[in-house]
Amino acid sequence: MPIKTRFAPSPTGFLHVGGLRTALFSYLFARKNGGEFLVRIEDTDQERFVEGGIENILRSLQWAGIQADAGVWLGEKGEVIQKGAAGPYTQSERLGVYKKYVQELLDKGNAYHCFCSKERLDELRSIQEAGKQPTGYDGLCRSLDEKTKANKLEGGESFVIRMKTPREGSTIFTDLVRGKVTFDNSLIEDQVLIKSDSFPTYHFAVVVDDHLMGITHVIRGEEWLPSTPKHILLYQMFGWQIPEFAHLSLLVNEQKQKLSKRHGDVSVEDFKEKGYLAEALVNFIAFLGWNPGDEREIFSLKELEQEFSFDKVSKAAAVFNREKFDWYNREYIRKMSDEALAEACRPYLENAGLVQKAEFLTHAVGLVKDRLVRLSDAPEMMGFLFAEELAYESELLIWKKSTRDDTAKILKKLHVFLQSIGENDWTKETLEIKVGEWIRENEYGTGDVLWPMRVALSGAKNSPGPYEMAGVLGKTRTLQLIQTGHKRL
RNA sequence: GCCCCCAUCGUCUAGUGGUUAGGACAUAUGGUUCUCAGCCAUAGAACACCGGUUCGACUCCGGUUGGGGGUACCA
Repeated sequence: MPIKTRFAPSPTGFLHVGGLRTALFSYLFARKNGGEFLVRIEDTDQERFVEGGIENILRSLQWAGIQADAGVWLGEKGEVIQKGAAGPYTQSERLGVYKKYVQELLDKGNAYHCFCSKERLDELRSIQEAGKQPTGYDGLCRSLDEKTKANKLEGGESFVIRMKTPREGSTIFTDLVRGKVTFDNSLIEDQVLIKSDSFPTYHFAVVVDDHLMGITHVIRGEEWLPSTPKHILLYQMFGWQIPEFAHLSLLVNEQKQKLSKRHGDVSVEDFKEKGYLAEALVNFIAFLGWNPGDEREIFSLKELEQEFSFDKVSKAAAVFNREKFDWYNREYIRKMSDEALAEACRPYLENAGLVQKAEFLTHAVGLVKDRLVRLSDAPEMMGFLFAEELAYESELLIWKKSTRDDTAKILKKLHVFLQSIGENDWTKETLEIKVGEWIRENEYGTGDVLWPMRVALSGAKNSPGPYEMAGVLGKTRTLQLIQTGHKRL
């Protein structure tokens, strides 16, 4: 049987980096094994539905390069479309399917109507907790006689449908990342299958859909581990083949707490906006719980597709470490061509009101490429290259070992000397040679010349080298800035 | 409370009975001296604890502690 995996998010907000990792591992496992990967939307909770949530999730997946073979995805114009033989792939469009299958369970005696009120359930729980007993539904409505049931139904009483779980024995399965896991059946409660609004619960819909869609490997977050026995019981009631399960450890923050929206910066979209590259995010996130077994750390999505395997997936929760992520981002930024990086930075620069021609932008980006961590740092890092006038204190021009008078003199002489250099020689390399010679001939201190030159050109104490900046800035602009610097003294 | 999962440097991890416990990020120091970054070099930094099995445990077993998840008509 060909391998088939899926990613099944709920449209209750934005795609979380943890969710992206789950999607990625599902996708990688399918690709590695020549299988199929599909995306299904689990929107069975009408109350938690967020407008635009589906689009956002799909956009994030697309940005990360995770392509589905079937299911729900984004069309050319960003509209939500569905493709595949086992559709629809949105659970709210499959209500008839769940109705049919829950009837089968009802007929077989594996499920029953329950009329218990919220109040009774709450009370039951507090009694159980107070008595240090395991919590869970006590099965009161299991034994309802047909007549009472018919009366209640006729009277329009609100009800749910629950599965009838066995009271003895245990449910055991072998998880692909965790190994053998055992649950005592007596602790598995009679889970609600169909809610009173006639929508299925996650537990029911996921089993029906995974079976109908031919999912062979259920890959999901660790939070689902405790409910897996319920799902297995359901497969058994239907007489369906039980899929393989792989429960991925959670992603936690630096305080070892579950990553959450409250702590900020967890949605994929946030990271994208902050100027992180998709390749860097994918690479970083893949290594949170997976590694190739050797010392390589840079992997493209394609390479991951070739090497991914569950026996290299670790069981422990992983901290989403920003420093390491920054390092990955820097690595990927440096691998980009100046042209591509310039285009990637352009939106951030334009947003800051810094608009420039492509050619100049490419040169400018080349200047700061090695120091750029995020694309969003571009405006601050290169702003001085585009500014009309540089705002800095005149004291900044004076090197720590120099004086105001000497600096003024040197700047003036430098201006004169630079004028003598032809436009054709105005490159970083030639400037370095010529100015270097000039410094030695006149017996100036290197810092006495280069420091004020740097400040005059950048207006800042931290910046790229003066020769590089002069090369990018061009002769006219460079002379102008040095003159301005001189005047300030 | 009850159930389940997890446990190697600060962080991500390698390691599957015998290793000087390896790498990367981060940190510190030095070098590259006009600054910062970068780059190069060097350093410090870990097997949670207690029992057991064994000639020998980071590795296997049990317990303790700690952390996480679940315990909904949410997913």
